Amino acid sequence: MSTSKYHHGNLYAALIDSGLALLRRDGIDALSLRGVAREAGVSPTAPYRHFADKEALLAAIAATGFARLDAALRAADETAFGVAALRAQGVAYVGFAVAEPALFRLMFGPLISATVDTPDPTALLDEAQAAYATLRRRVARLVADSRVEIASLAAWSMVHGLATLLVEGRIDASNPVALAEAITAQFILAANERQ
Amino acid sequence: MSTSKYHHGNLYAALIDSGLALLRRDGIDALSLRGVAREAGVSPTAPYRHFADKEALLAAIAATGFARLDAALRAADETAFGVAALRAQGVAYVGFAVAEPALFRLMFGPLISATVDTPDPTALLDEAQAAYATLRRRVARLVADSRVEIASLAAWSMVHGLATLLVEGRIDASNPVALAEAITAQFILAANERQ
DNA sequence: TGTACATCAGTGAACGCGCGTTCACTGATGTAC
DNA sequence: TGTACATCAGTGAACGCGCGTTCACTGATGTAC
Repeated sequence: MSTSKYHHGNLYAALIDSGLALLRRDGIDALSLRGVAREAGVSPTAPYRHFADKEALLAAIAATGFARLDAALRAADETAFGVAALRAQGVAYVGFAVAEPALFRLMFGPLISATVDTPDPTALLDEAQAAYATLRRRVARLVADSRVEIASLAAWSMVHGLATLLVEGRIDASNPVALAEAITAQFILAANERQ
Repeated sequence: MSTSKYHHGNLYAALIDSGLALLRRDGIDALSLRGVAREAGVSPTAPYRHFADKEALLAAIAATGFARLDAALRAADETAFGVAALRAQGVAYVGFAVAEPALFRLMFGPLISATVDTPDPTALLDEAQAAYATLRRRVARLVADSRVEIASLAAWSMVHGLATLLVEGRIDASNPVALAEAITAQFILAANERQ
């Protein structure tokens, strides 16, 4: 809690927090490097002490988002058993997207995908992959080994599609969570229909 | 086929075609009003003779995309019967997205969603709603009336999620169409599991 | 068939904007002795 | 314990960029008589 201007102390974390606040308040179009610096009360070039460039800053913000998403999935998973736990994860996924639409857009939008071939490709992907792993772990307890990957991708696709359509305003739902519950009921795990 | 510079003749259509070409070649970030004019070989302000502003131009391009998507869904639907026709539509949906990733992004991205409260809100929405109606019509033949809406939204969510994840590079598939076929098999229409 | 003129669809210069990034700098911190 | 100095984390002016949009304009078209 120093009052000096120089040596902010934890500007790295403060910039990420400012980015999250900016996303919440003004949406993804407002998420510029200069804007984040402004929000943090710091000069436009200060972020360069902590991030190589704009992309690295956005990637760090997105990584935080993925960590939160993973936490939400884990918490949801513990509220139920078996298939119900999977559905709870799905509902939590949609709930996260609706609660933080701009952050969700950042996480899955083109601003971040380019990050794949960055000098440090693990930073973002670790968090994102952890969230997927949480979903996959649940599916693995419900389905034969050979079908885990497809079933996981299918479950992810369904909730991600619903989340995206809600966030982009293509589906207008008064109660998104109830809709998520109804829609995940349309998902079948085992191919126990002729196959 | 006049050679005069003035009075292009069908600049309206030419601008839309240029927009589609630009999307294909350079992606969605290159889709500026100036860029589209440049691509059409016309001055940066010429589009204003045909479109109120940038948003109206992009909306017209997206509307073309929705018309093409609808055509693809209709064609796919005719290749099979019953549930197989629904799955064919789903595979076609994903195929469209993968074939025209930038156009797909435009159609479902934030650049267009703002168009909802435009002076002429029907132009874009008509095409988009027609595509959804094509899906819904198939579902209506497979499911009780009371479940049509939810089942349609669920089917749409699943293929839209898969399409989005593929287009944004979050799922890396060597054969996206085969993946779409495998994933749509995880969709259950009637709630014939306890409910 | 020929002319006058209104209309229409283009041009091109100019504007202000916020952006990402560079550069040389300066004030604060902390370590060696 | 006190001082010298290297290091580090900030500043702020400046750059070039492409953008959307405005404005007054001009060349081509087509219609009235």
